Amino acid sequence: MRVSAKADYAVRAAAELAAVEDGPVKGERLAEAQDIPLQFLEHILLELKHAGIVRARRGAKGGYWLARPPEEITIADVIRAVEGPIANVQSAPPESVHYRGKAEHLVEVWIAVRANLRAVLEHTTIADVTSGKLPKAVKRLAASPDAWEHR
Amino acid sequence: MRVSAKADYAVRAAAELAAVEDGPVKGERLAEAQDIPLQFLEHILLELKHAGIVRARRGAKGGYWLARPPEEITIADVIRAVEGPIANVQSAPPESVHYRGKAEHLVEVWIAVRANLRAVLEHTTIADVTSGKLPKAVKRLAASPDAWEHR
DNA sequence: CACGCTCCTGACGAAAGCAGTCGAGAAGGT
DNA sequence: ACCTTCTCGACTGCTTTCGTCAGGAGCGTG
Repeated sequence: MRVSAKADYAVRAAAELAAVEDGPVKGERLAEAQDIPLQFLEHILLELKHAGIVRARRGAKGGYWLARPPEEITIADVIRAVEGPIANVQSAPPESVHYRGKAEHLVEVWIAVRANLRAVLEHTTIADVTSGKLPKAVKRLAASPDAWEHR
Repeated sequence: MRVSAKADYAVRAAAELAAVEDGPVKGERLAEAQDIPLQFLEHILLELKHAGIVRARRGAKGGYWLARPPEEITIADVIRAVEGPIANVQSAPPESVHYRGKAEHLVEVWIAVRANLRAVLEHTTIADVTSGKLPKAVKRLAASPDAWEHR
């Protein structure tokens, strides 16, 4: 139930990339813009590249850019690229766990949790983040004052 | 974004406790019913006790029981008792992180994620799990076939 | 009151994951 | 040639996870 530094960095880097329309952006510039350790960031960008989210060129004038338009890249895509599956129970996907006794219906709860996570992460795109124009459902969730309370 | 073994065990033990109306239940019996390592389970039950969710008595005829009616204990209560806050980004609560540059609106996304997690976990009670009568909203989420798909 | 039962608690430990750092190399531009 | 920038594996130190172990403290019964 936590967002790792890696996932956080990955989304932030992607958001920064989405804001640049022309040409490749150096890793160093991304690192500075988002205050991320450069060498760690390059590992992350490499994973994003392997997942086909980012492309890169080396050498002078090299750098990174998004492989697809940012409206077609969801936050879920980015997180899955660097972290794998979004919701696990005990390192296994929820639909594969088997409960006995009085806990049988717990599996439905975990499935519902995952569905609600996906509802936000698969419908918010990188373009939404950079522009601040989040999907209506997400805006509504974030607008409620007690969503901001700690507990 | 994952449910730890500890949290899973805690909820399952609570569900098992909710099904017993009379008298204390031994840790050993809970461990067997849910196939949880006994000594690990006792640590967990101790934490649940400290959180005021469970009560216990030692000695012959001793055991554990729920401190409140299971309809008044939510899954969120149990998870918080053993794991602390439910949703963090980089070990800090989402409302306290500060983003710069093009990632500014990301904080609203994390808040929305947490709100949607809470929507399930704070409205499903231990009694709901043991009876299988989950809240309508949760049932609806779990009913969709593609909520069960892996991705 | 002694004894057995059961919970209570802290200490310990192996393994994995997290958050980076380092250094060498490969590809690209000029 | 030469500098720039990405590529990639290895390594490190720290924390978390998932337990086990041993001893003690409280409770009930004969």
